[in-house]
Parts: sequence; C-alpha cells; structure tokens
Amino acid sequence: MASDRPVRVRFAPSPTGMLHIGGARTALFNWAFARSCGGKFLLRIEDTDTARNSQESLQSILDSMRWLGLDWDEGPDADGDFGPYFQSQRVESYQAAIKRGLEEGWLYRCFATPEQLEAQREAARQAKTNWRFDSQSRGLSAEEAAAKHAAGKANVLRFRVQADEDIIIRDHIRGDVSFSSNEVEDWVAVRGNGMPTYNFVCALDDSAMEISHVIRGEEHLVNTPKQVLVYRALGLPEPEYAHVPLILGKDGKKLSKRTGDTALGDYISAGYPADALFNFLCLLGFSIDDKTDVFTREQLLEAFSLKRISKAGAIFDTDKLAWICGDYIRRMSVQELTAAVLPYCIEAGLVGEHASAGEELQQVVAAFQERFTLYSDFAPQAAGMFGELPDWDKKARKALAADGAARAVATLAGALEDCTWPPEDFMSVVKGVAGELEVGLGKVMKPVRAALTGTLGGPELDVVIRMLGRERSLKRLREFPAPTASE
RNA sequence: GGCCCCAUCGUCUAGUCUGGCCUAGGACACCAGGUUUUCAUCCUGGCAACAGGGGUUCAAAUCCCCUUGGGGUCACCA
Repeated sequence: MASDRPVRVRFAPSPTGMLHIGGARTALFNWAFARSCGGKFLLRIEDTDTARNSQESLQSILDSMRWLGLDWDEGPDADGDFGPYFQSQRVESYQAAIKRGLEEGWLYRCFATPEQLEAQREAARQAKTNWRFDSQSRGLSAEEAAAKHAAGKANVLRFRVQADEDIIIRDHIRGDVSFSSNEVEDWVAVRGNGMPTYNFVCALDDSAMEISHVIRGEEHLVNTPKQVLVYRALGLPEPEYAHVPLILGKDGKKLSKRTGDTALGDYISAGYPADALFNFLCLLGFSIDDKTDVFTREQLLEAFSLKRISKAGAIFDTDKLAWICGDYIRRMSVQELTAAVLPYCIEAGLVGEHASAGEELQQVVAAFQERFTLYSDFAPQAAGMFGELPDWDKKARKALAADGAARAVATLAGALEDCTWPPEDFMSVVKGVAGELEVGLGKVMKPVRAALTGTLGGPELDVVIRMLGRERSLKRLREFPAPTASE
C-alpha cells in the first residue's frame, strides 16, 4: 500500500450548495495530510451536474475554505500543471477514455429509459425484493448498439461489470475492505446528454491529477469499487484510500439541517472564531494524544497521521465547541480580539461606522473577555458600556426594588460625588456606605450594579465606573426604574 | 431488505495494530466545594464506560467467532 509517489491529495466539492461541516472537515484532513508531509493539496470543482451548479455556491465554498485557513496549491485561482480544475472544463479529456471503453467493450450503450428503470425499481420496492439493474442492452452487439445509436435512439453509457471479481480496497483507516463485483451493478458512466458521471470522472481526474491518496467521507466507501473498476479497465495505478468517519448530529445520524447548522457559512456569520472551529473539527474523529485537545496548526501538522483518525462516527457536540470558542477568545490578545469584535459593534451601532479598535474599545473588550464565546456575543453583552443604558433586565429591576435598595444607591452616589475621580479605592467607598447604613456589603453592591449595568452580572464595578466615567456613572445611580406596583 | 462500515464514561476521545504497565487516562457537560463585591474565569474534588456471549491464552478493552445495537449506501446527485 505504501507507494513512493509524491503525495498529492484533493478536496473535490460540487458547487450545489454551501460547504457542509462534514465537507469542511474532510477538506481539513486532506489539507493537514498534505501539509504534514510536504505534499500538494488541490481543490477540484466537480460541476458535472449542470442543473444544480451555481456560482454562489462555488464562491461560498471558496470563501469558507479560506476562512478556515485551508489554502490549496492547485485549483481555482491557483493554476497548476494538472488543470483545468473544473470538471466541466475537462469534458474533452474524458473522450479518449470513453472511446476506448466503447472499443474495448467495458462501456456499452444502454437504451433503457429513465421511466422504464423507475418502473422496475418501483416494482421491486412493492415486491420487497432486492433490485439490481440488469440491462437488456448488455447483450447487444457493438454493431447493433451503434446502429440504434445512429438512428437517434437515446442512450447512456454503462460500465460493464464482470461477475465474480473480488475488489479489495486498501484503506488507511479501515484496513482491507472487500466487495464482490456481483454486488456492483452496471452503473451509468456517461449520461444521455454526454456528460460523464461522478464515479467515472472522479477516477479519471484523480488519475490525471496524479492523486496519491483519496481522503474522503465514509459515505463514499461503497462506490469506491466502481472507481477501482475504472482504474483496472484503463490499467491505471490506483490511489491509496482513507475513508474518514461521518460527523453525526445529536440524533446519531448523518449531520443534517434538522439537528443544527450544517453549513460552515452559518458558523462564520454567527461569529465563531475560525481557529476554534478549525480546532474543534480536528477533534471530531482525530486526536493528537491522550490529553491534548487545544492545539495550534503547527502542533496539528506535527502530529497528523491518517493512522490517528478513528473509525467510528462522531457526534457534533455543540457544548464542547462553545467551550473551545471561549477558550480561544480568552487566549487571544486584547488587540486581536477587539479587532475581531469591532464589526459587530459597528453593526450594533455601539460605535461609529469608522471606529477603530482603539484603546477605549480595547478596555471594554478586556473587561468582558472571559465572559463570551462568540465574537458576536460581545456587542449585546457590553452594550451598556456604550452610550445610554438600553434597559434593565428583570433581575436588575427586582434588585433595585428591594427594601433599602434605593437608599443604598443614593447614598453611594453621594459618596462618589464627594471623592476624586476616578475613586482611588472604590470598594472602600462601598464599604463605607454599607457601614453608614448598617447593612451588608451585598445590600449595596447588588442594587448599585443593577443601576449601573442594568444586569446582575458583569465586570468588576470599579472597572465599570471607570469605563462609564463620572457623569454617566452618577447619572445611572440617580436615574433608575422605581419599584412598580406589580413587583 | 442486500451489501459495506462501526462499537471504551451522556458527548469527543487515549489505550486496540505490536495482549500484561488499565484498579481504563484526558476533555466537554453535569454535581459539590474554594477564590471572587456579582457573573464569568480560575483551582480542587465527584459522578460516569470497555454492548452481550462464547472461545484462544498463564494473562484480553486489546486476538478470533457469534449475537445485539448503531450508521452508511443502494440515481442519467456528488
């Protein structure tokens, strides 16, 4: 299985939708493998399904890949010696193989219509019996078939699968997997419209691009035999395989929209830190060792090996993802984090259109750094530190309505007014007020926090008043909602 | 249903190939304490797994077989 070919791997998405989480991880493993052993990582666009392709999908896939930091050596926007990298532009290159297949007989024209096939399938379903395609056209002589074809009869090209052949796939993750060719039907290699299908071009392209390792999702394991048959028919060297386990949803089934966001784009726009998501994706079916779960790309590349990819599917655990995000945010420098959070602050109108990640904003970010997990979390949480206090939440209102709360807040406001600004030791001021009123510290702190921030959590209060400044602090301590009858 | 893949705490996993160091390790989540003016962070502790049954062996989470369970796939989609 070990070959001395240079390592060349590829990720081959089809532009029929956004990049899926599972696809992203497959791309990531391909990337990591190439980068960890000095190979090439290529991106090939499988756009043979002309009906479902879209430019937007392609763009969003490219954007998602770049966002994750998965750069490719050859592919769209990165020309190499094995282009073009769009299958739709490679159709020419498949003609020789098609011609040869027809001549050698491992491709044959099948004249069954889609309607006939569907009827057969339906009948099999009704009878609850296993159905495998059995072409009437298989026995046609080349001349007969050519004649029908020339007469304008619609047809597809099917691959003639020989009976009783063993097809063994040597897989780096699963070991040897064997299939009997009796289980493989005569599949369609070229559609009626002349466009070849996935299994056919996949093998042709991988071969033409000198792909050494095919690393892809486990759902592809079952059609690998078809591709292997193409290599065998053409006498081409087979690549090595690695079928990575699936990412599953909370329900244990293949991740689907039902159980959460499945498109990487959703995570990008939701404000997830790219490095955190990257790290988390690695953890799904891969591990460096028995205790490292937060690591840098360098560490990953140093440790990466197909052998360390596990076989069983992995459930996408949003709790752990959230934890990793928070961990990354806590480790970031304040400057970096501020820059990351700035667009969301602008969007929320907290700062001006052209605000910068300057010192003032950095101060606030630093105060909240250990309290949020997504870039987008900061703005709503820290909104009260900008401009006016938007509102007081339920708990804050309750705290302000408590017995003695109003008095405590007013007393503190008075005490604050008398001291220099910023107060040298805020806590001793609070303690002084508590002593004066002969109440516990909490009786003062809680309502004061409520009045100042509109909520009961948040950064330390002396930091809060510093950020707020004298005027705003005193204003908030003087203007807060009075207890309402209902409370 | 056929074929294929898989099976360690609730979840992600280490250990499995190359049996003994496993009284099964780490992390998330959860619970309990501690630090803290609050929240969060942080620290300490706790809960919690080798799917079941047969073999092989002095010895099995590790090797073999069966059962069970889960997943994937069965298109002129990729």
